[in-house]
Amino acid sequence: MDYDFAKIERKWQEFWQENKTFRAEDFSRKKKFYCLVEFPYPSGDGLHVGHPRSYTALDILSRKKRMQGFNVLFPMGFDSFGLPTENYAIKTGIHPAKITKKNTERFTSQLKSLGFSFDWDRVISTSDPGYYRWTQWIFLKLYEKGLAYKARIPINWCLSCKIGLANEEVVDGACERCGGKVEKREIEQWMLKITAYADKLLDGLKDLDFLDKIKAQQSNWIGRSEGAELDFGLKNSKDKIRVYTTRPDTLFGATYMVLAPEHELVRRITTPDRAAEVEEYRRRCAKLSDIERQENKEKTGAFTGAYAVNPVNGADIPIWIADYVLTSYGTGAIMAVPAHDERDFEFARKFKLPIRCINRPAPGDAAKAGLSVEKVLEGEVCWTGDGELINSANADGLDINGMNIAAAKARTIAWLNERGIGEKSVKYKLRDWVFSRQRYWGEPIPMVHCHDCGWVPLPESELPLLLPDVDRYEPCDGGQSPLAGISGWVDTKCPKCGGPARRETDTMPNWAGSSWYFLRYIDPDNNSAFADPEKLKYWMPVDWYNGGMEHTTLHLLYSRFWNIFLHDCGLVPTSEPYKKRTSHGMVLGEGGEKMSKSRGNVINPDDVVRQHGADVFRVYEMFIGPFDQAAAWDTKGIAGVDRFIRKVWKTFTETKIAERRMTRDEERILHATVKKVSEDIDSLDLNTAVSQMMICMNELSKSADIPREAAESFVRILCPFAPHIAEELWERLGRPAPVSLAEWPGFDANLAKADEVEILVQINGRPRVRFKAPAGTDKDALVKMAMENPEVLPAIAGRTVLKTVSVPDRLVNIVLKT
RNA sequence: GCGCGGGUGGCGGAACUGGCAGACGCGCCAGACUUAGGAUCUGGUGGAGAAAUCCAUGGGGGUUCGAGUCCUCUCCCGCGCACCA
Repeated sequence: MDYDFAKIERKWQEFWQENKTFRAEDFSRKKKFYCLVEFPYPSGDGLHVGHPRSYTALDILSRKKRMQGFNVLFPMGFDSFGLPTENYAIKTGIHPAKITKKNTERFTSQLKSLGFSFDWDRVISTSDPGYYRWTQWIFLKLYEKGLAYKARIPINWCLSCKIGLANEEVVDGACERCGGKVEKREIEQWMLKITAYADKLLDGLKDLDFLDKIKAQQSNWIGRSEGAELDFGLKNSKDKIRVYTTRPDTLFGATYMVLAPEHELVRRITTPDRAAEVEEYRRRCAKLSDIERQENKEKTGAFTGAYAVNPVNGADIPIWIADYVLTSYGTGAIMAVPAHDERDFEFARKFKLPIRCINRPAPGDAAKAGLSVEKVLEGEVCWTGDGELINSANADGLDINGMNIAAAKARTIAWLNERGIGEKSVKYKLRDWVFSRQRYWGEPIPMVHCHDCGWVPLPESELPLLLPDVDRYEPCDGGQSPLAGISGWVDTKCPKCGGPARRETDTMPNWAGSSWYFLRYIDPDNNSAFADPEKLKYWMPVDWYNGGMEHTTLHLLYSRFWNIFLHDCGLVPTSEPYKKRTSHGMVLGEGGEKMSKSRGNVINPDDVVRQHGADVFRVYEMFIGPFDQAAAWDTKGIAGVDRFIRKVWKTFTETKIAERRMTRDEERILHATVKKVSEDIDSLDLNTAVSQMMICMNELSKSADIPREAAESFVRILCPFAPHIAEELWERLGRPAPVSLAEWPGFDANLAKADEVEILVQINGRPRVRFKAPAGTDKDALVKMAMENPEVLPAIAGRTVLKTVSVPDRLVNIVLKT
């Protein structure tokens, strides 16, 4: 009988929908399992073949958990605010909401055609007022707790998108989205104080089951460093300059100081004779874009003519300005220790500044780095490793000579503390989150500016603050959002005093909606809270979250921030939202290049489904390679999976299902397969799970009939991968539908093992002979069998056996004296 | 430069705590059946050799009875961060 996949797939998709097979039940007695995939942005291009890779993998996991008796929440939604839709609206004049609706419908039907076991009753869309009402509500909470503020700050301004970008959205000095030029502009922006959560975001990582590289990326991004802040007095002045250093132990080696060119004290301290050059240098730096500043790593700088006094030894040290010191980090000023810092060393060499070694490496350590201790002592090379402090004592009670870095640090900080010159200080690379976008298609920020009262939050009762209808979506030239042009919307009354006021016209970035969506799935229709606390308590945290590596620094950090914040407010039950996080590899075009319209190598999932069916598509995407690694699409490779699925169909529809017991061989292969597939799903090693099912199928298809037990087990483990064909075969086996909720087969590890194994005999590590032995034969017995083997006897005759090594079920190695 | 991953047949990739390298699939070769189809079935397929054997997991050293797997040095590729004091 022909395998009419189109008909079968439609039939079962309708069945699942009508019977709500995959509905997640709130407060079920079963153990819960919350399985989450990143929801897509409903772009006009439709589903990419990359989406189903992640969705299929976690669908398989969800389906297996369900069959194992878990109450599974596996939801889907749409991250529907965003720039591409808005740009399309600008081009065509069609309202973004209409475009979004159309795209969402297309995505929905594509997703349904792939047979994912989503609970379709929980679909959410971030641009839906019923949803963004709560995004706005959370913003008001953040404002209430002092974590949202407006500030005039230099931001990254994309000239082509006419939009402010978060630091995270600037890649290589260019706009992440359009690749356009980015420049600095000072604009009033709403900011979220994510830096207040830097430590919690860092500490929270410890106990999470995230891939190591994900943890590493998050913690690098937060960039915590411990050091000290301290004051350097100015020579001939009462002014002080505060520096930040991670190496207070090197204070005796500080031979000059550097301020960022933009540092506020520069003008004040520069001596008249140096003013022209300093001004010139400052001007040059201001002109450079971030990219240019990054490209040119050769050190530049200018001397201000002023001197600071090193607090530990009273030495006068010259003050320079240089663009290798950044205003945005630390205090914008550093003490330079050229002997023990690569950058300072390079700068000192170029400008002939003194290099004073105060840390002697152990000879071994120096040799390992290819350096000699003498050169370090003479200041001819830079030493950043640990060693023994030298030349580091003063008459004022500080003596760190002979100490290592850690001890010297602690002692120096204590000394600074005693004198009120400085103290321990912790810094982060993480910056506050720029939360304003000068755009239309985003959540309006629910704030009103009153002439008398300043910024006033909208009362909760006025949420959602709806986006008004407009005809044009272009940002205004002054950098203002299109909303600024609608006076009927902008002009309002102050919620506090009733006086005339203006609404905020910026909208939120598209990271806003995705920062809490996992909470809304739990209670998507709630009108009185973002989610019911009891339901949150039942479902949270997310047990397994999979998404792209590209979201590791942004989305993952932002959403953890919001969840930790909501937890601090007592609104969600767990501090961390995601227990486990994995990432999938990208699906590349044929030949390993990225899929793109311009390369013409885009594979449309609809075509694959039409040609091969959803089941083949799903299994192929799992078989393509290790889940976490990039994989290139291979049209020929689908043929192998297509053959496998057809073989399954043929075997089960044409071979007699026998009411007999399994043979020992059948029993062994079946238990081995159930074991391997069960374990592989739990670790998402889905390529090897598929391969095992192929092996099993090849075996089963050899016999004249298939015992019922084998057939039923096989169909059940196939179900998560190829659910449509599994349902159909299950029905044909006379079992009640759906197999999707049938019990997952168990296995007996002992039955999965062969009864008889082949033992390899090695002589001096060289393979010699093989013999059969019952599985589990003990070491000594194996050695005895090997030594008595007729082919081994002559090889060892008359020679001294030094040692025998015996590994049960594997091999015996006889080591002879040579 | 720093931090994570990786280098295994013609290709995608297997290989549990060290134990017969190359599972499974693609491709290729031969045969069967058909012969219009990316059809199906059977057998073969790392390299060299007639064979016994020998050589093979980026390269060099090492540990071990035994190394793709552990240690060490080194080369290449991908990703992330990058003048963060």
